[in-house]
Amino acid sequence: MAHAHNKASGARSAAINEGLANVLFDVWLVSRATTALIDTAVQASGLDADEFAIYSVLASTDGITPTELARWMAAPTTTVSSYVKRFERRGHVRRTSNPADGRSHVVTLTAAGRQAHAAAGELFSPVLDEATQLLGTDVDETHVRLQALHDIVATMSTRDSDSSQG
Amino acid sequence: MAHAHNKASGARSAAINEGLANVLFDVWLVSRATTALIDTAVQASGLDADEFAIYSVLASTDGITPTELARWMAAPTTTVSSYVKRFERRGHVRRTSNPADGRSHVVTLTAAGRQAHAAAGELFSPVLDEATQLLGTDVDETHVRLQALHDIVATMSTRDSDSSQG
DNA sequence: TGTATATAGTGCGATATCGCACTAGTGATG
DNA sequence: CATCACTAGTGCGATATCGCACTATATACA
Repeated sequence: MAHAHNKASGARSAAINEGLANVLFDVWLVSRATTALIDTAVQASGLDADEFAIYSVLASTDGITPTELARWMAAPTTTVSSYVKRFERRGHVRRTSNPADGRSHVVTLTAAGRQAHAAAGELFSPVLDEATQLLGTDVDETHVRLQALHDIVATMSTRDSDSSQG
Repeated sequence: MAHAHNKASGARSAAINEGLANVLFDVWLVSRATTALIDTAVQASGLDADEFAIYSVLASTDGITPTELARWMAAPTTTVSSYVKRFERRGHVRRTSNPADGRSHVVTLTAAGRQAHAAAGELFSPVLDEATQLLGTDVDETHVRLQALHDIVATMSTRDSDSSQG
């Protein structure tokens, strides 16, 4: 991602919203704004928003295969493959062989990787705090709605790609 | 985006969620899953999820400048610039001069562009319907939460980029 | 009205994303 | 234990994204 550009329309022009008022479009808009915000926030750490998210996943798993990661973040395996290669080049990630499957391997954050993640986390924290504070009592509700929506979308995706062949 | 890959983990592995339970991370996950889903859904129309979203914005505005569009979708102007160029190459978009500002111009969907958007819309519709149906009575609440979150994030972004120089 | 500063948009180059085709290893079936 | 369909992962090439530097126009202000 790494755009971290300037300005966003705080006051949404109502006229444009006509015909655009649906949850999936909402997700798109929110996500773009959020990514931009976090890109800017964590920029100094050398990570962008997507990378920070991925490092977070890695940090909370100790050990995940590229395919699992790809499913998790709904990305093509080739994309994950190049992410891992990049992170490895930075010395932030290590591959260890997967005892359970010889074709596969397990990806883990190195100490440097955890440190980079922590640094980005320091920058991310106040942003999350402010957003949380602005949401006020709605935080939990928002979280629940997002989780529910994710489950729905994930289920739909899974069904679509499973058994394409009848 | 245009990934439209395979499979997503329908059942979220609870263990991984530790430390990842925050609204902004939620947004990232939902958005990735949604984009993947819509990429696949509208693929046959020749548009990807992002393009469909942008065409939707264009369709509901008749006439927007690149900068306005960039603010709307929280993208760098260079990115919007290449989007517009691409759409123009496809014959889906037309530029007309902006009477209000000589540096600028107004971007509009052509008839072919509206048609492409409609075609993608046909493919998108059932997906939105199903998601809506699965959300049930929560749709409105979800929509409201997403809008609220968007306003918050947009406000934060705007403040950050306004008056960087004191 | 002349000069300074800010904004709209683009060309270009570096890097990222991801589809296709491929290799290597797995697991089921006879 | 041979065969065969299937899955994990990667190299490569086409295209997309976006920062930097630049041009053209607009606005502020003396």
